[in-house]
Amino acid sequence: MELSTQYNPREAEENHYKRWEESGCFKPEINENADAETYSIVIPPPNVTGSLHMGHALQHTIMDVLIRRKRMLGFRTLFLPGIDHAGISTQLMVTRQLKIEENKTPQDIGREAFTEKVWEWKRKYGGTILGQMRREGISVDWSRERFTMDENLSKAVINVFVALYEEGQIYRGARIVNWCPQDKTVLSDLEVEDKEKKDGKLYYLQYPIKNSDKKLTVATTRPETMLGDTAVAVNQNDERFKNLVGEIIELPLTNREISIIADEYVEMEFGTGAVKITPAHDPNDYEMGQRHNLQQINIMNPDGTLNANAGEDFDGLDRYKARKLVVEKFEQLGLLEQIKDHEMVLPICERCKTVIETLISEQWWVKMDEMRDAALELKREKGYPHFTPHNPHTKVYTDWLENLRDWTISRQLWWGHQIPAWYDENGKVYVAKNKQEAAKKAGTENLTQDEDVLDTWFSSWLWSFSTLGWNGEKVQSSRFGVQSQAENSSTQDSGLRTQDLKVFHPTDVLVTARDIIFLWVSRMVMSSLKFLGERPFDDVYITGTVLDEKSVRMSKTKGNGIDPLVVFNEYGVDATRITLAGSSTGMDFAWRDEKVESYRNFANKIWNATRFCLLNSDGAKVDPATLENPATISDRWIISRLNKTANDVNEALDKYAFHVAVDKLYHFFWDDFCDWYIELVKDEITAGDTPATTRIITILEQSLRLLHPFMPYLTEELWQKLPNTNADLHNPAYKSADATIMLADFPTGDANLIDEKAETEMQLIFGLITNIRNIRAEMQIKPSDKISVHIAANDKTRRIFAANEAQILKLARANEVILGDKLEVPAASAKGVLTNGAEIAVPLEGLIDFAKERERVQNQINKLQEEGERLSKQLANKNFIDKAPTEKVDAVRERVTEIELQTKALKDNLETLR
RNA sequence: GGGCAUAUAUGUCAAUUGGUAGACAGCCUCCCUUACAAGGAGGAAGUUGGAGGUUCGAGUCCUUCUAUGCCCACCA
Repeated sequence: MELSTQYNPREAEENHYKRWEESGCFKPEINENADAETYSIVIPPPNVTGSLHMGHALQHTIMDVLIRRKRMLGFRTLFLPGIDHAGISTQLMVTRQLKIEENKTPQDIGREAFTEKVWEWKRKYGGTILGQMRREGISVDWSRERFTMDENLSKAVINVFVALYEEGQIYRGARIVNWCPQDKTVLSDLEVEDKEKKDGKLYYLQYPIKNSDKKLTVATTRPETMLGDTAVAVNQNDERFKNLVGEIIELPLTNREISIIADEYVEMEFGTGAVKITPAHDPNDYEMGQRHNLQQINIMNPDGTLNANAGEDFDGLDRYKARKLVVEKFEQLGLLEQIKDHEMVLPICERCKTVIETLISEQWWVKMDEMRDAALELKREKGYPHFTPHNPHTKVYTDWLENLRDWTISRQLWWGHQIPAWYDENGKVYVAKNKQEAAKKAGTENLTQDEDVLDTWFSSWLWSFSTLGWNGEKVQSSRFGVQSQAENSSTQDSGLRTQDLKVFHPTDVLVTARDIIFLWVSRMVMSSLKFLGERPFDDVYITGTVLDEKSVRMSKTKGNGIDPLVVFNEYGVDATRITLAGSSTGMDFAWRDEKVESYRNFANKIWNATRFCLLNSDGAKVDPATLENPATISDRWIISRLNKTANDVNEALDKYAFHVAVDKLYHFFWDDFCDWYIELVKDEITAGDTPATTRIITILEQSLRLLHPFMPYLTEELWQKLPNTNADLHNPAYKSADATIMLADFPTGDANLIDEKAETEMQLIFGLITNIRNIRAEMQIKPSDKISVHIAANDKTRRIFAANEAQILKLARANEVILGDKLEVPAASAKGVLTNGAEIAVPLEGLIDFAKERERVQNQINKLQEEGERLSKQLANKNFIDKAPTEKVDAVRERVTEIELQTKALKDNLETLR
């Protein structure tokens, strides 16, 4: 079979995904073993608005590596894909599109027409990201794909809402909230970001005191809110203002009088030490208002303009225009004391980046106390979920839970799950699964449904089980420790889906980025405990963030994002995947093209190693049995290395140490297999020695299996080309499936095939060859010039070298190896010494530059002596001998002996070079 | 204002429970040797951010300083 000399990723990528999918390899049902252990991951659903970014590629790769290995190990695996309706983002996108295309607002076309437009949008763009996921090669079960607004998932949302309401966990109430004037909706604390404003101003306004010509100056960053002031506060310990407490202020620009109150919240050092209090538009002022029973005056419309409460001059005016006008009027009145520069932090909407208003608004809330306690208890008592990396995520998670407050779940949007609450003519609320039931409760059909929808996360937090068929029809809320509802749920739903819940929940691991630990991870834990009485996942793997080349966070606004699709096209999906996995230590890491380039080269190396094996494969076939009976020391060595690598890879993946797994595979394949093993057995292979070719192809095939979770396309492409790769190589769970490396048994490393003796002996041979190559390079001996190699060594070493003479001759480019117990060579020889004291010499007959050779030998002596001195010093230290473990002391002694032997030999050599 | 993390070769990053620092890329020398020049062989390069401490032994543990980054928080 002829392969091109270069690997073409595109070809392999096009060849396999469809076949894998169509043959059912991605589905758990492919597993024929009824008793197989399960392993499941639900994908964090990307936003329907999004397109794939490097963070997705990283997370998806990690998940797919985990899933593919477990599948090959014979687990019944489920990797479930889906997308999120992403309420605010999506509504924002469609609103923008509507503006551009038809110059209309959502209100212009109405709720029904608008949501239909969003569905259209979803159908059109939702597919894009799914296509991108296919390109990544992730082995998700597309037959179980979910969308947060699917019928069954929506049922779950409604039923959960109703259940929590009936339990008194959900309530409606007016409180101070974050309000986005652009999106005209309330936002939870987690949907608000900070933005630094360096050119902020602090305005000093003078408030006249009644029956006095005195004025009290307050400092504010938001002068316009003074129109809603209902008090001025000072600190009770502030000598400057002590006697003003209780005085009345005539609030300028209004006809209102407000009083001066005392509150310890006021910091004397800041501003003037007197604070204007606007309970309806500032969270702190709100709290103070509660304490002092202050009036709340709402001066703001939902769109950020001021309302009639602000007074005639300001009614309908934009908040920034109002600010300007307030300042102007204060100036006219001679009450503007000064304006200072003031760096500050503004709260902005996470989605549209508009500056948030705080105002009082009636919203739906979920009490979090009980659910929070259950989540904390689960962590404390059972250790779930287990975070990797443990630091800092464990503490961040528990700290956040401990300070959790009630969750605002209503949103003034149209895109999402509409709140299942109806109002009668008197405004009395009825919460029910549908209008019919609400009508039953209300005793009237004359009901209007709440206009609002639920926070996107109110559906996402059910994701681990709503995707597996749970719809809450028979919701039975419970606390941690109570028997799982899943156990007896077979009657509530039909078919596979409920089965899925039983079989696959709790899932095994959640892989995600750290920015949604609060928004999503913690809430999933709480909802799963609440409604299933069990955890949603055992482990949480938090990936690092992919930064750009300059170690700066990628962002749309900065435009420094690296598009994974571009990288796929340039370097191939497999190279990208293994680069990401190899960089995944849990820390943030900078993207480097050089890195993916080197893994692109690695892919090419694998391709060419296979190409070499296939060029000489006549009559050979993949046959794992040949690994049981290695013939030569080099065979025993490579098989030992293979098994060690397999063992290390499994161990690393069990610990989510992806970079370790990649590193082991890379060096095993490139260094051990290609650079040494292929070279050692090359003659036999090219001579068509069938046992040798069978052996090398089998080792290659095992290597491809180990690499497969990281590089699925390349390994499948090559595996299919190997002779005799068939379903017999599959894990026993997949006996009747079509032959694919996806289902091959994943090597775990056989301890019986790990051969330390062979490894030590091969190290000796490699040391010899390297030493000779070093002499050749430094003495500038042409590659075409053959040399003779003299070796003085003990019996054992001589036997090893004698047994591998052919390989030594070839790899050292020598025409003879002369073994003895003493060197007998002319003075004009280049010399070296191996770690065990064996001496080598290469006669150079007049070619030698004595000065240069002396320098070379002296350098070696220097290095050894440096190390020797350090170690001798250690041995001279009585404390070291007494306190260090004996193995350690022995190891140092051994090394010192080695060094002495080597140094002595080198010094003797030096003598002969005079 | 609190909390956390990071600082290692020119660059990007590794280094299990403390045992004397590695990889990749780059750089230097040689080689188009019949798998691969996206390759092969050899080589140079680090007082592990600074200063103390614990220990026989510290990149690793403790204290402190410096720099950077992230998260949380209601400072007008």
